[in-house]
Amino acid sequence: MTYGEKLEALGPPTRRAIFEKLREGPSSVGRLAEGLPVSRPAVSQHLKVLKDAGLVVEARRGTERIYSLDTEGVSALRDYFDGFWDDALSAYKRSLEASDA
Amino acid sequence: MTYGEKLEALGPPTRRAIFEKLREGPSSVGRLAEGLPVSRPAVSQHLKVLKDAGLVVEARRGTERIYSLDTEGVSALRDYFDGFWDDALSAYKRSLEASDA
DNA sequence: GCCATGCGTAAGTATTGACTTACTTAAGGC
DNA sequence: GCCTTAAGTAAGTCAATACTTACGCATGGC
Repeated sequence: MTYGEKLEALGPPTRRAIFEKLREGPSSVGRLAEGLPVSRPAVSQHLKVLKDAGLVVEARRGTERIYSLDTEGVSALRDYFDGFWDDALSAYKRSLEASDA
Repeated sequence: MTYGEKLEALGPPTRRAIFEKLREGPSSVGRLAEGLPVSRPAVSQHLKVLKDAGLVVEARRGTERIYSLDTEGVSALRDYFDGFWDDALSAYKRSLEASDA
């Protein structure tokens, strides 16, 4: 559930493709697999990683499992890069001041 | 230079560690390698990936090469997740309205 | 010119992990 | 109770890649 786990989860292209498909809304596993060049079990495995990383959530509806984006996880990543950006800026300012001196 | 390339670059833990070290400010390759459990050439290889992805920039100073965060690249990732979050929210709203009806 | 320093590059290895097929489990319709 | 549908699990394979050591290349001081 750390951002490290989240970033690692979003590395592989196929897993990122699944993640981005969910951007359009919740979906069942089978429907996700239809639009991808990999088997359904592969999609299941990727979804497990995304779920463990806190990027998607699972809901059961009959025999289907509906996956959706975990908005908290996504916003956590946004915040992570937000803070990064500030830090980088201050570091740059410091290094500029240092080279000026 | 796409966000896909950037996310893929930040997947491996060691590469992410390098990236986060640069958060504290610019650094030479050797100094980066000192604080990491891998060899200096390994750090060089990771830096090349990060540079190709548009996440770090390189500057030469004498025989040293100073690497710094590419603020544009980092803010691009932040924007990426920002947009994602909005889309997810609207998708959720749509699906909620659908299940209400 | 020569040596030292700091890095990138090449080549080879070994581990990781993304994928497959086959099987098991769970839920719903008849 | 049985069949169908949907999805997770297990086991095995193969390719990608994160490392290593050895080497080559540029820059700067003497």
